Amino acid sequence: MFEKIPKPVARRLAIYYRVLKEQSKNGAETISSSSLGRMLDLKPSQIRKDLSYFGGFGKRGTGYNVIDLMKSIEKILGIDKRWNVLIIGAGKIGRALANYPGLIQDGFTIKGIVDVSEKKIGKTIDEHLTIEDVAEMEKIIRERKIEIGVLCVPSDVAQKVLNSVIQYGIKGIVNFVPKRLKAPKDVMIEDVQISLSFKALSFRMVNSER
Amino acid sequence: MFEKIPKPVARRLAIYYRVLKEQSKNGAETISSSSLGRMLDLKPSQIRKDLSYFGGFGKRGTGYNVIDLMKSIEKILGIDKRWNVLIIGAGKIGRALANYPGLIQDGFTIKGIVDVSEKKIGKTIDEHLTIEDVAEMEKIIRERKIEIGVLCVPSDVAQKVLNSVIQYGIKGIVNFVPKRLKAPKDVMIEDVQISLSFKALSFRMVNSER
DNA sequence: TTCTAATTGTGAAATTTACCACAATGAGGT
DNA sequence: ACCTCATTGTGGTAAATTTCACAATTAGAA
Repeated sequence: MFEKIPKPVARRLAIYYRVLKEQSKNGAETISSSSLGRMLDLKPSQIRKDLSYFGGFGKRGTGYNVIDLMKSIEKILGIDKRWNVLIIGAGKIGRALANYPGLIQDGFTIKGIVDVSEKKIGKTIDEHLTIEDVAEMEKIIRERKIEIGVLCVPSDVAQKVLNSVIQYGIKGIVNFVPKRLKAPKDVMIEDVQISLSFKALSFRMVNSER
Repeated sequence: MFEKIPKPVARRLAIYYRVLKEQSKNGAETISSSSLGRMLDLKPSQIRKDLSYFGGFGKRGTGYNVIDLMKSIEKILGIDKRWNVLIIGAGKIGRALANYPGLIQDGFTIKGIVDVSEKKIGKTIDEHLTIEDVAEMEKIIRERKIEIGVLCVPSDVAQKVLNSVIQYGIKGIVNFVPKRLKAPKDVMIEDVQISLSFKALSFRMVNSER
């Protein structure tokens, strides 16, 4: 359907989406690639090229209609529908994500959170989600039609847990475990490794003369 | 000192570091670029090139000494010393980071956490850190020699808070706020935007045939 | 000592990504 | 209807990054 999309493009589209949402709240009707570029420290030409992979959304002389472009990016990113998400592991990160507004507002519905710990099972997070038993995971995934799993378990069991959820039919993983996991290629894994950002920062601070 | 380093290299070094640490715990003495590559799904040549920017750490025919390479990467990344960190904002993310083992183990000492909310100030997180008043922030930063700030405040105040902490002398920021922040170029900002990863995953799931 | 097998370090090629420059287009004014 | 100004969409080029390919080196065996 489309020509090949450079990998960094999807991530930037999500950034554009954020700004467009904000701008539409502020009542802006149109936005130009140069004003977007100024807000995001990106070259206008990059923004135009990114968008042009998916079609011509702009109008010459005027720029882009904020609402229309927002809707178009929603479609491209696949967040025009809602995704059912299960959080696996109710440690600090798992619990923090359990009702993270940024996710809920943008197309992701947290349908549950599971853990192994007897102590945690049954506890309620923010009067809204109750931690369930990992043993119920297959049932939860199948009945609630979970499509995305958020992996927040200890490193040493991560691959095992991943293998299970794949068997139960999950097709996408956001992986917070600091480990490279193996999965069939029809299962998409997106790694989030917070501690890498700290180390990258440290590197830049130490080597800032470069 | 060094030739120009491609931007993705620092992040990969942090990944290599993680594996080396694990391998050294398992008692491995040496490791080759190809075995590292297999573990991380990277081409061995990439690993060798990445390392070669900083010197020749390996021995032909044998590979790399695990401990030595680990120590070398620690130096390169600047985590051979400890960094003093202040968490700004005691919302979900801030509290989750407050004693995140991944950070504490790898060179970052959380020296405090501050918030504006009367309700939160004074509360203790994991019997270990007490949430302090943002009003005390200047004093905290100067007295505890804070070098890195972790920004976990609401979007609308982020730039203002950032401006303050920069005045108080902070030189590095890990920014969890979904917004591009402006700072003088001697202040390093590393963005962590969890919701982008979810959207990138959604994109890949929707466009997986590509 | 000499041979063999393993593995690095690195210039050069290939690939990927970003950027530029400009023709094409649309809106608004005269 | 025509001119002017702003801005897009895009082919081509430049820059950045990855990958290849191979000489150089080391360890160990014969």
